[in-house]
Amino acid sequence: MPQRGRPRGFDADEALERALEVFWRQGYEGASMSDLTAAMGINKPSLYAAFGSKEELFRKAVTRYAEQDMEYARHAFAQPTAYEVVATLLRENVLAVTRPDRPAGCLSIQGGTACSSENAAVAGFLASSRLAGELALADRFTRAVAEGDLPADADPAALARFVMSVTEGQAIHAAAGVAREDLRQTAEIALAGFAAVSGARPPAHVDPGQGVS
Amino acid sequence: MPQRGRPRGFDADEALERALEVFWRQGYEGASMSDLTAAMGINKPSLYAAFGSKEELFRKAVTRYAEQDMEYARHAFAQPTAYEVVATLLRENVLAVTRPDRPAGCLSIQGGTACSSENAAVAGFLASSRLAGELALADRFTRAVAEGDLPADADPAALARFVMSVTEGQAIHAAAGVAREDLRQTAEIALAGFAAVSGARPPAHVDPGQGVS
DNA sequence: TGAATTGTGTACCGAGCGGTACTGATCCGA
DNA sequence: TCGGATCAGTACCGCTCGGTACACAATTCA
Repeated sequence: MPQRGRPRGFDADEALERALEVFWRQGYEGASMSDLTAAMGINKPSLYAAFGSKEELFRKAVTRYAEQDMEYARHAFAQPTAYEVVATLLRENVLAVTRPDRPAGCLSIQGGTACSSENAAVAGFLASSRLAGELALADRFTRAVAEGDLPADADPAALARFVMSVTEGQAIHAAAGVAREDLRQTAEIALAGFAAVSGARPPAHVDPGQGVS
Repeated sequence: MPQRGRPRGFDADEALERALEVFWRQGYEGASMSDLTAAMGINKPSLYAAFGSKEELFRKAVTRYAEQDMEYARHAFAQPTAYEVVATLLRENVLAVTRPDRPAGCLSIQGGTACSSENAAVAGFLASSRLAGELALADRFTRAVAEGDLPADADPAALARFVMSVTEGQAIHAAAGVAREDLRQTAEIALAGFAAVSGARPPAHVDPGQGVS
């Protein structure tokens, strides 16, 4: 389909990226349209024409975030054993929430855990997308049980909830300014705890992680 | 000091309690003055006379919250061993973030992890008060090391960071609607993991907790 | 070249924001 | 009973919010 009419004077993808960062830093309600248009380098009518509304822009930003900034989760799920899934998830999460070129923390939490009643849908949207990730992890653990990689009496949902709770706590810590090295320690503690409680076995040929406790 | 002038027509303590719940449910920026005055049952000038400003009201609400809703933390710190400190902290935290008569989650997170730049002080205030709690827990663990209750090579700060990360993750889960029973499972996993990693020993005479994993 | 189409920029909309001036009402002490 | 002090309620302040109307610029197709 050849384009008709005046061509767009900005890169929509790049503008969305700028909006993502504003939402990440300031949350949904804390990010005003002025903040957004200033960061995106466009005027309001262009924003509305390209993205629909503030809420639609936010949802598109979250979708983009899930695709590019949560990629590590898919990478983690693809590991061969439950131990390595969790190790990858926790360690990569530390990197993701403390990337020097990005806002601290995690958009799906910074975006807004609590909202005014008229924006309750936004908080609900974020909460359910987090829980969807947790369900995926539980499914991965179920598979690990079936493969004999986790004991038969392991509770996949409870283990997934534990791991996700840790990552969420880490994200909050990162947003509060806690350093990457400190979060790394926490991740190793959580990983060792996970292994001890779940019965997941680390791969034998791998260095068992720096000494923590 | 005998009162002079017209007496206040409302209970300031009860009004603060109502405000606390609004902030808890909607966050600092999501709670408008209209929301607050409506819930408190007073008019705006009364609110400003009694509490100063929206931000001062919020800080007073957080102080009240720390005193009455985080009381369980002081109770936990008073336990005789590191294991019991963590057990109490994690278990009571589950109850605190899922009390049926209160908003779900934790005010110090729901209040606002991200804010507009003009309200950045609010998010910073919440973050530093959370970290202060973590420091107190680390101090408690340091004492446990000195008492021989934790191994000499245990890292109090890292262990405290782990435990607080779990409680924060639990609070976020609760705010997302996860049930108390589910969070209880997670707390037991975290506790068992903590014990395994830190070398903290549960009291011998106590039932070692319901079977988890 | 001109009609149709689409994006840009300005200027504006009603509504709600946090915060306050001011008028009365209600208490105390004298 | 009256003066000083404090609180309650209305009505308003300037400002910003999310969102849009409209004139104009830039492009394609006929």
